[in-house]
Amino acid sequence: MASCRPPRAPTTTTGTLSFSPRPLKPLLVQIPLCHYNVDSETPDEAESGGEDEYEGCSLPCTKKRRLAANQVQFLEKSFEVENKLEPERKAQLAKQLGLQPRQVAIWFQNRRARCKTKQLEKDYDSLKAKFDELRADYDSIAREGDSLRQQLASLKEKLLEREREKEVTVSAGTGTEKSDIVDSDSPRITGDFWPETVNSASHIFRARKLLRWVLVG
DNA sequence: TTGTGTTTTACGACCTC
DNA sequence: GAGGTCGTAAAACACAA
Repeated sequence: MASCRPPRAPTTTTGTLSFSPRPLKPLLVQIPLCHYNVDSETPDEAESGGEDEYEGCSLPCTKKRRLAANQVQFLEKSFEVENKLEPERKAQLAKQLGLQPRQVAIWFQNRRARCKTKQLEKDYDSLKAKFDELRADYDSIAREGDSLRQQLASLKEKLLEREREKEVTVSAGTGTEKSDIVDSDSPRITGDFWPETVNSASHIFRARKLLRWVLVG
């Protein structure tokens, strides 16, 4: 099939012109890991044709080779058992799979990273769901607060009207003081009874009490 | 076929124990 | 110092146009 192409651009494996944001240490000319596989008959090679793919390649080959499905499956099972890799286990896996121990280590590193990303996505979804739920509750309470505020304003108006009427009647008759007229059980309406910015449960409770008092008498 | 987005492999830099 | 994470390059792959 394809012969080994030269690298598209200076890469981290070949050198100092890397686009890495951090300055790189002087690099050695490294033999990429794909060459480690060439001499060993891994399942990967058995499926893809092995060395044939690299015929005619005289440059250090930077071509990456995906692990075979059965290799990945084996590594996945091993990862499920334990996602960290002790040296003995690394060596054993490498031997069983016909890979370099470093390839196994890198596979585990990348697998942990993928696992972490997945977990973060899950956590995000769950937090977002909770947030949406709380916001819906908040909106509902805010709406109820608005409605109660409106009711309160109109009741306040009615109450004051009623008091004015009584005051007129009483002062025309017995001359009783205004303060004697108000029921001692009546909720006290003060200036900050229902501040515009507050939607607390206690205010809702007080509004309901006032409502009851006005309706029941 | 080709352009484009995603996944996988591999590495360097840095951190922690 | 060994082995971890993090960020990234680049190959491999998937897929629509």
